[in-house]
Amino acid sequence: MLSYALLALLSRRRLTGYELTKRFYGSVAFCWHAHQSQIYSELKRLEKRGWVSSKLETQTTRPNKKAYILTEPGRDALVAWLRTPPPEFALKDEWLLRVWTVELLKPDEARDLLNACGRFHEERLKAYRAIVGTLEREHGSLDSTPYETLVGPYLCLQQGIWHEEMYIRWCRWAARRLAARGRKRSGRRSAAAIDLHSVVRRARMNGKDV
Amino acid sequence: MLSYALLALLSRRRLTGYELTKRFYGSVAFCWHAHQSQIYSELKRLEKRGWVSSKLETQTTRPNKKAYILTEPGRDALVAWLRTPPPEFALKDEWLLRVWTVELLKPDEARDLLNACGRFHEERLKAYRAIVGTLEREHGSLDSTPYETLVGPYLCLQQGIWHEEMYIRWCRWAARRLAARGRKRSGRRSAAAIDLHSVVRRARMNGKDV
DNA sequence: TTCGACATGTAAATGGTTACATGATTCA
DNA sequence: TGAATCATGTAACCATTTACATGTCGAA
Repeated sequence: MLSYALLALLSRRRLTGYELTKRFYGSVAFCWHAHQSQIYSELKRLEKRGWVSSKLETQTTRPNKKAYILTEPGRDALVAWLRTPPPEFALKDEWLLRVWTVELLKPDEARDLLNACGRFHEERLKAYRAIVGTLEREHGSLDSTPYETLVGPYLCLQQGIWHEEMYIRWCRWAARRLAARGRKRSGRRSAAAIDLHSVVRRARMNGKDV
Repeated sequence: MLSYALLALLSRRRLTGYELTKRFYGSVAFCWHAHQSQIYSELKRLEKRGWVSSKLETQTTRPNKKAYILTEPGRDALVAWLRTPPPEFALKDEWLLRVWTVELLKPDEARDLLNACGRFHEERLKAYRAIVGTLEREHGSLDSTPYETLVGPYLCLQQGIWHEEMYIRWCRWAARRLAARGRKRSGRRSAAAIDLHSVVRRARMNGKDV
């Protein structure tokens, strides 16, 4: 999958592994995360497959570098991939996974978890907004003048912003809900552990296509 | 990571691998995805570490089964994990990654991509809502009476719903934006490829902490 | 009699993470 | 003088995916 993220970056311009890595973290990484070491090895694989080609540039004052460009087969592969919708959706969110079991924490620990989660997403929101801000200052409002080469990143940026805004709202809402539960809890305990799966199964049988 | 999702499920009740797998897909999988085969091998690893223990139940009319329970060290490990915030956030969204390069598609293909994405998230929204609906029908409004053992899943479910609602809105918005761009495009082309990374770097230098 | 649910796995391959290695240059 | 930037990688390990394997029972 990472390969397509790299092809996407290379579809814009010729890049060395180093430049590509930097760009990656400032843009596509918001859609698809990867580590630096993986980028280099992935580039080699792509070159073997003939999807990119490289040219070594010897430098005297700096370490030598390899500039990669997208080949025609590479571009074809990228477009073919774009045309096939993802086979499934593998959501993985460590914050959410923790919240799923939040009942095992003491009330104040639970609150800390949600606050930390909120702060994390506020940081991300700030990052997204800073990028959009700089883009708009330099190219005018992207809202009114959609630049050819920036539509994709711009749309994704907007998704990121909406996502973070929603996430922050959710963290606050969840923290309030937990606090309310903390206040009510004394004395009352639900009779038995509720069987979430049986609920899901019944929902499915009700024709709700769970 | 999957290990903690399994521990979380086992913290609620004793389960066989088969039951656990089914439950997994109806609940925690919305926070952390995994395949069936991984669940079985992960269970074995957990047992080796002493975080779960199993008891074989021989059956005559059905295949034998192994029931797993959470051990004390297992519960400790789970709670310890809950208390440590995730080290980083590795977002991976194949739909978004495609949209990032949407400019390589023809306008109608781009529209199809966003529509497919929207439909996908509508399906997920339906699934979330069906679960919440059944839960509320059986246990009363979760909004007003927060059940001890269901807080976590309920909060996550709500996040899922907000997420899908936001995503659907975004798909529609993005499709409209692309359509507008399609209409304007004739004749005008942005002068040069815009260097997203340099924008990010400048944003960072402006003290925006990108 | 065929299909789906029950019930458990293995094996190979790929993808991804963590940690390490090197060494010059530029700027504060 | 020390930290950050430039520039490339390797190796070992762990997590995850894909594909396959096996066999019974009950319901339509």
